[in-house]
Amino acid sequence: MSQDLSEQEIIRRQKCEELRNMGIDPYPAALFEINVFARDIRENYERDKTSYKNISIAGRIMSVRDMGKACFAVLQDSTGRIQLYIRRDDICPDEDKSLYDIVFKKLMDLGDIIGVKGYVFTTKTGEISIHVTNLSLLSKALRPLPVVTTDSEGVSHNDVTDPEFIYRQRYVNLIINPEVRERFRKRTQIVQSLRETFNSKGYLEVETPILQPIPGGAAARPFTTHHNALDVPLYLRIANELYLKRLIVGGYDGVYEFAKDFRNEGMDRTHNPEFTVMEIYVAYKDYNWMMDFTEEMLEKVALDLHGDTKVQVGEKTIDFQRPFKRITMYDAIQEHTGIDISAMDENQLRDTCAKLGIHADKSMGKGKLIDEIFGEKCEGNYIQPTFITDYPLEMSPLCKKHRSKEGLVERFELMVNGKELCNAYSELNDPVDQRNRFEEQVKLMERGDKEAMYIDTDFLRALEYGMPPTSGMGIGIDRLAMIMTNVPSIQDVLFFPQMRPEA
RNA sequence: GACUUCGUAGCUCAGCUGGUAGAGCAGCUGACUCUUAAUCAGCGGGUCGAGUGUUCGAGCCACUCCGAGGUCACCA
Repeated sequence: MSQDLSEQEIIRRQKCEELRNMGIDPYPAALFEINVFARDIRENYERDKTSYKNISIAGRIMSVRDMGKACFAVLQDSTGRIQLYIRRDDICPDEDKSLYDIVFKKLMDLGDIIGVKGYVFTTKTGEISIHVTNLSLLSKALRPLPVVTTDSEGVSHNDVTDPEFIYRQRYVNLIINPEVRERFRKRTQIVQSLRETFNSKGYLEVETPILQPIPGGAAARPFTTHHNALDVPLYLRIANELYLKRLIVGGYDGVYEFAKDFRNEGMDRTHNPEFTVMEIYVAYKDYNWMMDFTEEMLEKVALDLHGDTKVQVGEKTIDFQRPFKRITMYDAIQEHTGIDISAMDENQLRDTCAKLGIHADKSMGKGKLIDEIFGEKCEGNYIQPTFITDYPLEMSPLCKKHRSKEGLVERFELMVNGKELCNAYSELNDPVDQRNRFEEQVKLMERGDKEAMYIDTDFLRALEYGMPPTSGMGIGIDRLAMIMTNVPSIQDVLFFPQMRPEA
């Protein structure tokens, strides 16, 4: 239980005790009535001064400039920062000056949460401020906050830059970096924008199991767990695709889910073990329709967030204005390698990989080899939103065969900034074909492919009752948020990215 | 998993060819009733990520471990 406390932490604990001795609860239970926010004052005071004569506001003390018998302090609430002017004779009009001299000046610290009442005015130097007439402590901070200051040139000093600090103690990062609070607000706006698109078309937001007996719908290594009462193994879902399609069988025209998925694989700048995917399935549609829908959806996200279809991502400007470029996978490969692979068999593909210097091992089938070529030679080139269409059948076991092109399926992926953002199919609804495809997966698994899919017989049973022609699409919400907020790491769009436990 | 960089006060950082740690901000004491990186005077604060070794002597050199970032590989 023993804790090594720093000098500053010990002092703050002592201050807490002194407050209690004075009859002041450092953590009072009663609510504090708020009637205004910092942003409201800053934006509206100048043109409506009469409305700010009797305000009540609460927040965290971020800095104090002590002038003796008066102080300037900066208060931060959820909307921003506002300066306080605290004069001793105003908060202590009587003989007893202890509220100012002792409680405020001695016992309060940066980071404490306080409530103040007063009126708004503009200082001689032109800063909109709150002249405080009443001040109370709402919560005492026992740890010192990193003090980030910004000088007259707008350069910030002592900013916390250690990524470990930022990710492990996100709460501190959020307190001292308003732009980070804003980034996560944008992430929520993205989700809201998508929801608006789906709801406006009448599609139904649903929830499907996270604990699944068969981890289906994608090729990935799952987390495993165990249910004690049932005494069965369960898996954390790697996708929700097969459950959403069951709901289409059940008669809904459109269903979607924002799903946390889990994959027990490596971590890097674009992969976290748990991540968010939105999947949507719409009956009586095909993948061509879904491309149009995806364009509409993403253009709206960009407009809702930035008021513009153009989004700055690192050095690049990405334009989400409809329509996006569309190119088949074979054409993409021809464009970037000069090689036409459309008629090649597995051996010819293997030779082509060797010629291009692409690693190809024996477990790879024809589809996997084509995917390797695309991934190595093409993918990174598609910065502007581009639909890559018509994938090889072997690597798309849940996707319908192409209506006219032999050996291909009706699938597209949307590439943005050189990476996959969306993945969509004309969904396979032929139960016999689906059973065959699952059996192909079993063969791949026997050949050594660790990510081959499991057979889900209940899903096949559902298809046997009949699923309308359906198109489905999945989009990585974390990656979308990375693009839309212009950050390079998935950790920057997750409040609490996965970390090794602290020692 | 491989390679690589990093870990020093609450925060940001310095610390020479190895000689037992320093600054700014924050903190503490004091001055100042319109300041804004407020200012001025003074004072305290460290298991140098952990451990082992080399050395008369290690923040610094070597090795092991822990944590983080980056690159690559693997994977969607």
